[in-house]
Amino acid sequence: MSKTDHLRNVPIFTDLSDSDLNRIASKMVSRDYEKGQMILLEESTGETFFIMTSGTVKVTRLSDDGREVILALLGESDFFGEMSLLDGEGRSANIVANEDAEVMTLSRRDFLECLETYPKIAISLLEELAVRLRKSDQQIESLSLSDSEQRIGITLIRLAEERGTIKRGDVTVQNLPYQQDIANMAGTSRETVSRTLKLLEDKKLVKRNGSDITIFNFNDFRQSFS
Amino acid sequence: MSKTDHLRNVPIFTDLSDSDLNRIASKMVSRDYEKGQMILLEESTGETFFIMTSGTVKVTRLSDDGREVILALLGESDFFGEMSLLDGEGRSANIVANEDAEVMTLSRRDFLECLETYPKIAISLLEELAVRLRKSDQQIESLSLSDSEQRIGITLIRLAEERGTIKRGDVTVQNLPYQQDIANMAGTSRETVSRTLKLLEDKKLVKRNGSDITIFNFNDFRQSFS
DNA sequence: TAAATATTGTGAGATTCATCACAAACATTG
DNA sequence: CAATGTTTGTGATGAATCTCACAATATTTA
Repeated sequence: MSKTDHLRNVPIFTDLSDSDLNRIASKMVSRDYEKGQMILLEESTGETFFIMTSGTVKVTRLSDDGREVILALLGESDFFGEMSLLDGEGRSANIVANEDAEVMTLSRRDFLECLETYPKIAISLLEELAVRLRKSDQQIESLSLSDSEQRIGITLIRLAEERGTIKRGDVTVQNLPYQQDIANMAGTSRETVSRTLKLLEDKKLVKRNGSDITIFNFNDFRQSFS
Repeated sequence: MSKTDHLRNVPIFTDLSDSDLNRIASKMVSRDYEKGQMILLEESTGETFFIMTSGTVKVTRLSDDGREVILALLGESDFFGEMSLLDGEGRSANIVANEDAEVMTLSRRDFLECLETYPKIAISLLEELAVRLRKSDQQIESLSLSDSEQRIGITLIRLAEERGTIKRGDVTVQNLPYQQDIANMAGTSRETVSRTLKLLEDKKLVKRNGSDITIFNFNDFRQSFS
């Protein structure tokens, strides 16, 4: 797939014409990362905008003693790095390749020029940030008010919505993240994830099969955990 | 103070000329709210953009059983309502007047027209949302990793940064919110806030005086709770 | 395939905190 | 200034869940 084709799949660029897409694509540079490699380090100032073309990365924050919170998992056509380009602050998060990943990059200057030249991109980006902020608010609520079972349920829903496949009302997520990563997304411990997944299975709400999980009656499931 | 003067103080409008400000101000309508009054209700679709001219409001989410999470306290020159104008989703939060409050409003149509007409507003708004997203991420981290003392400390820091006055390295916040509200900001219980404030005072990190609180050596304080 | 490594499962004890139940202090109002 | 309502303080208790320790699987590597 060409750079231009990749761009077309990115929500904030969908409104643009082919020639505009080509112009932007010509300024982008591809980069590859191996599993586990750090793509962006907390505290460094942001100079680059990234669009993913393949693989997955995780967006994390680390505490002094090394515990990690996963803020998001990103995959093909997701983007990152725009935050510190926008507000000039240092990075607020680390980005690590979760599996081998390929990205396209745009320099700070070219990115900001894009925003000025194509107001539609700015508005699409506003929408995207609004969506993210909304998700963050939901997560803050859930961390504040819910017990660990709820939080893990909500985390499964997030995963299902991003990477699940539907079949007769059931949603299957293949290649569920490690329990430690789920714990870091849900703000709980690895052991609690293990016990809770078993519990959900006992309740016949989900079925596990190796590293895959199927959520039965996804709409009901979502309902009961919202 | 005239509407135009108010607008000038709002970060996203600072780049505009006086005549542009006047044009926008002429489309805005003032509204007053009494303490405790609901300004925006969750689930309703957003049709209005709000800029505060006086008073304070709290942005909250409520669980079914009535427990509340405070996502933000807003004061003069802060704005809200833009989220659902941007992504078209229903409101994600409730807004309640915390004390008598005065706002200016702009209709959905006029707001979106502003964004198209003045790309600078869109870019400023992007910066603002980036800042908020960063704060949300910090809060998610703190809810995930910190114990209640830390979370309450961090909440005090947020309050101090927004409404505190500095004097020789110490920061005083007058009119601290009720302990119940602090609890709802920090994701803990009212009783724990009471006990923890006492603890911080015993440790000589803060001094309380009625509804005021002084944080000694604010920079050290912030350091030790980040 | 055996060995080594990584991931998951599970019991038991320790710990943090929410909750309940009042008492005390403070503020508001007739 | 009673008296009524609000907010804060504090002990006791129990539930949720983190942590530690190790066993059981699964996966990768030699």
